[in-house]
Amino acid sequence: MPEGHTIHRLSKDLRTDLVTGLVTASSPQGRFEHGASVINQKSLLKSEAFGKHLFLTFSEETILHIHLGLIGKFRPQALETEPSDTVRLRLEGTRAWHLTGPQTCALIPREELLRVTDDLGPDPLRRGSKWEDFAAGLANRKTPIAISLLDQSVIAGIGNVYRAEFLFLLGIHPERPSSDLTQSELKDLWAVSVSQLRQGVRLNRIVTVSNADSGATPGRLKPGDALYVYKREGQPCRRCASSIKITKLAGRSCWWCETCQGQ
DNA sequence: CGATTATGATTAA
DNA sequence: TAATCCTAATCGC
Repeated sequence: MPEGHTIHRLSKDLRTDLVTGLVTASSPQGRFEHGASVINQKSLLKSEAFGKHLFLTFSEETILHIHLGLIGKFRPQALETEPSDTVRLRLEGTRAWHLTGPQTCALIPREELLRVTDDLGPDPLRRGSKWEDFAAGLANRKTPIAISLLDQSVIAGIGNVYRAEFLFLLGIHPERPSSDLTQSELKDLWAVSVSQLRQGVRLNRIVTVSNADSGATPGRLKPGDALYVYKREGQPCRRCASSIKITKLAGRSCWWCETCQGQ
């Protein structure tokens, strides 16, 4: 689930549910017992997302830093739902939230938050982010563009689904050297990131296909029809019907169409 | 019921 | 590049 849109959506939803009063915190699993006791019955002052990082501020020196990693989940639950013993952290406001399998769940001071965010590239979902910073991060990089897009110091919040889909949408071959992209392509890549991630937050889901290509009646999108290439190897391209390819880049799979995205 | 896999990232080798 | 961390859904037997 977790690319940047998921975290920004979480940030909003947690704000709605938890900023209203004191937060009740516990660690049913026990691995975050101390941290939970520190924030228990405190007010949440701020909830913010930077790329795939979530920060819940209780005080200058008490900020909950959460990163879901590959398998982490942070899900809303009815107040009466009994947490399983894998729930690292349970937060309770107007609803309960159960955090499982996070890569990071720690209390940090503001100083550490700044260290984390300083290492991130521009986040398409944050105001003030500039496409020029994204372009600057790619200059002189011979690394394949598909690898650069997963580098959080180049652009923050893109994951394996979005990178494959964006390159398809713009007809860019995944292995094009980053610095070979034209200014116009970089601008488009940034623009697509902004619009797609915003839509991802709105839908709480990644949907990149346009109605014209979905083969579905408008508004009635079947679960398997939301993406162009991700995890569709061997299936026909929704635009040209060629067989979708899969390539391993730096250990991660990347799907693409060799007709729509050059050879 | 065990193996596999996953929208991530760091560390070791 | 490989191993590692963390959880849960899915798949094959």
